[in-house]
Amino acid sequence: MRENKFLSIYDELVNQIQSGRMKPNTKLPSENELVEQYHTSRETIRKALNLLSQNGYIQKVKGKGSFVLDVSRYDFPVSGLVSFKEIAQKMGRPWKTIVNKLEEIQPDEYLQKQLHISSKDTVWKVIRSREMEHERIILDKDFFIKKVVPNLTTEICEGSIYEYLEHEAGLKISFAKKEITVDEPTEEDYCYLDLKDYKHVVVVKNYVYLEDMSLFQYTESRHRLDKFRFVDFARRGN
Amino acid sequence: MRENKFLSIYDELVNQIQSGRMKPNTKLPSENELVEQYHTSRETIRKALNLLSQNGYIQKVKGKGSFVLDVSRYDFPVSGLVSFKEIAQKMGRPWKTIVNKLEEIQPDEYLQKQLHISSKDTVWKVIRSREMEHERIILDKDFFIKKVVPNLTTEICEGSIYEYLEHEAGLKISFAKKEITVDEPTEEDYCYLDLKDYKHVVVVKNYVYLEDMSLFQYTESRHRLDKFRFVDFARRGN
DNA sequence: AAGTGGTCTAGACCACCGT
DNA sequence: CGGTGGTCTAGACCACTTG
Repeated sequence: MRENKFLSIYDELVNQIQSGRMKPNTKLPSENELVEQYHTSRETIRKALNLLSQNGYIQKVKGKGSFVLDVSRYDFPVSGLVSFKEIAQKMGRPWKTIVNKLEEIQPDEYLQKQLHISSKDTVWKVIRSREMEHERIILDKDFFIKKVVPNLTTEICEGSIYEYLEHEAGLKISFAKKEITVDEPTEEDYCYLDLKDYKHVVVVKNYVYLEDMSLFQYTESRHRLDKFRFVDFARRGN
Repeated sequence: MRENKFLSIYDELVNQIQSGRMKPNTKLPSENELVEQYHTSRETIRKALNLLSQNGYIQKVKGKGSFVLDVSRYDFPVSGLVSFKEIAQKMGRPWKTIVNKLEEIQPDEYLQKQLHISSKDTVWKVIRSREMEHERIILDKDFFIKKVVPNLTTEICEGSIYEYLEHEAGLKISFAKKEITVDEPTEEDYCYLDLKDYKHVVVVKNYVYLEDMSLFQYTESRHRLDKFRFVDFARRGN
């Protein structure tokens, strides 16, 4: 009983949908019925259902009811904060992370601006290549403020830095802004990516904020354009 | 008093933030204070604040309060369902829409699959170029099921089809899935875009669903890569 | 200890949908 | 008409932050 009530109801319903016990295009029990089933109040049920709706599991229709959506059609991660590790695992392909660089630097002007820091702050610079099917497809450049993340090792970088930060270091990520553009390759790109003849790379810039609203990480993910794919959901209301 | 109470409170707070009356990094009145100011209940205030949080205007911190975020840094539309018209207006640049084609077609196999229809259904095919600063930068290919959208004219297509569909035709869009990739240009791209020497285009595929969960529109937006930019928010919790 | 946001309750009225 | 989800209320308890 540690979990919030509305969250555990949400989890149970997600489970029923993903396992196939609730089939797509069928109607869920009405909110009042769920109130009885779970011995709770209607607002709590509504909180759980709104979460399901936001995450693409159900569709609520006024006057009719809530309906199970066909989850199997949305083959890709939905939420925005997705790490490379999660993506690679969902795609079920073998992949490898190569740590090219892990060093402490003094931020140049561009970085000072991106991270909102002064030139006196030290910054971790991590450069990693992501390899799939023997091709280095993605170049990840991460910059962390050292004040916030004192320790960083090659081992951590080979896994998922996000996982380490959230679970080990106990930092709470609250939101991220993502920006996608297309640029010409830099020297670094030519060096650390198998670029073939492509004259451009897809650049995904990530600004990650902590719960106290401080920006603590700036990431640039540079993708070979033929391998790039990004999927996003947008919903209006419920 | 037509609007929902929580929506009008949301609107007023958005206004205060965007106009600069509420400055970034300052604290909002506490929820209890807002309850008194707006003569309402706390859950209603919370609904408004959650909307503000979801849309990137504020950040709520347990035990401390709600804080105004620096909205000016997020210079681009945040929500996913954004029409070209909105984007162009926010960028404050002159733009033009050219309707290249507006015709009824029988869907080929690819389209039948994308729209989940049979070969017997008629489909509107609309091809529009988007021009900014005398360059055709974006090629929009829209496909609508004619059963759902019986009437479509060149005039409508020159404006915003979304606006027409939602306000005039009364269709309720519930959610959309977006997919971004990079492809080689097609003949159509060469014909309707000022492509310069670029050997690729950024392709944004949009699947738009109605409230009854039926897919009714498939759109392909093909962008010249040097002019492409996509911004997205992702938030955990709150 | 006081103030904050997060959760939860039990009840109410409304707009919408089907019959 | 009865059932559905959408909104709103007034009150309660909790976990967290700050003085």
